[in-house]
Amino acid sequence: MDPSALPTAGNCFIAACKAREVLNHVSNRWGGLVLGALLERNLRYSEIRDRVGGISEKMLAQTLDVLERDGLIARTSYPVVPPRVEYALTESGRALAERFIDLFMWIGTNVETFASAQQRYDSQRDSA
Amino acid sequence: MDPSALPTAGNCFIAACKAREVLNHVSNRWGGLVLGALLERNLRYSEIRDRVGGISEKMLAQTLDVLERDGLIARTSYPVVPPRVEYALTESGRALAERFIDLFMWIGTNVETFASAQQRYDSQRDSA
DNA sequence: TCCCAAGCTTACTTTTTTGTAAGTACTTCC
DNA sequence: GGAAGTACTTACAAAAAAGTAAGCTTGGGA
Repeated sequence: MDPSALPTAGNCFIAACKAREVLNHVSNRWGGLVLGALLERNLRYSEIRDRVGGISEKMLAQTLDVLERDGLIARTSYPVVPPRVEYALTESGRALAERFIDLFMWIGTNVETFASAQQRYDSQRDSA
Repeated sequence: MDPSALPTAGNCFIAACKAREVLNHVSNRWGGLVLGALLERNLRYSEIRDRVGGISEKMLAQTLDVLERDGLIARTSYPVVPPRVEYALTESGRALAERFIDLFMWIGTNVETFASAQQRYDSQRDSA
């Protein structure tokens, strides 16, 4: 329960460690969403692109590369034309995807709280 | 369990919605770490800065502003000199901080998996 | 008077991320 | 031959994020 109890390489609060590196691969604009999209089932590149709103082909390809390198997803290419590639979560990837979906659900369920908090903050700032 | 079952504003997979906005405030380089740092107890600015390795004063101040605006943290300023300011998680903030610490712990505990996956990926790429 | 403390802010620079658009490969079909 | 399909890649540009360093505030103490 306390990240600082982990060895140096595993402590996300320390900048120069592998855990921080991996954290930054998933806890960013696209990483978590791509992982989350794959939780339901294996998907093709275009299917991921369509599910993750706003992601460009460039960012999707880049994100998939990074996630594959970390061992979070597995890429299967079929020898057919047109090209057919499938992406699947690995065990590690599934564990992280579950956590991200839980995070998305929590944020999504409480979105009104955020909206009203922002309004309160903005109006208080305006009057100061 | 399925984010697409949420109303539009609450579905993180849709780009133009409040949930995505809030997600991007926490699931980024510094947001989750700052939230996670505050889970143990209320902290002053300098204490957060010291716990979150690698964060600059500029990025810490900026991140705290964003998190406060979203209603995830509360700032208490004391009328003393030198200035004394404390930051605390709100209820929402705590719910998110718990999820981030869980994520950090998972990543930290399995850091060897990532390291070896990366080696495998890199050596396979070199031989291709 | 000067220095110190903590919590920022500000101006400018650098780095990173993201966007845009075109291109590639290769088979199949018209 | 051209068009279509899919999964990227590439080159360049723009935007965003982050870094760096100096500065400000104000009371208290030497």
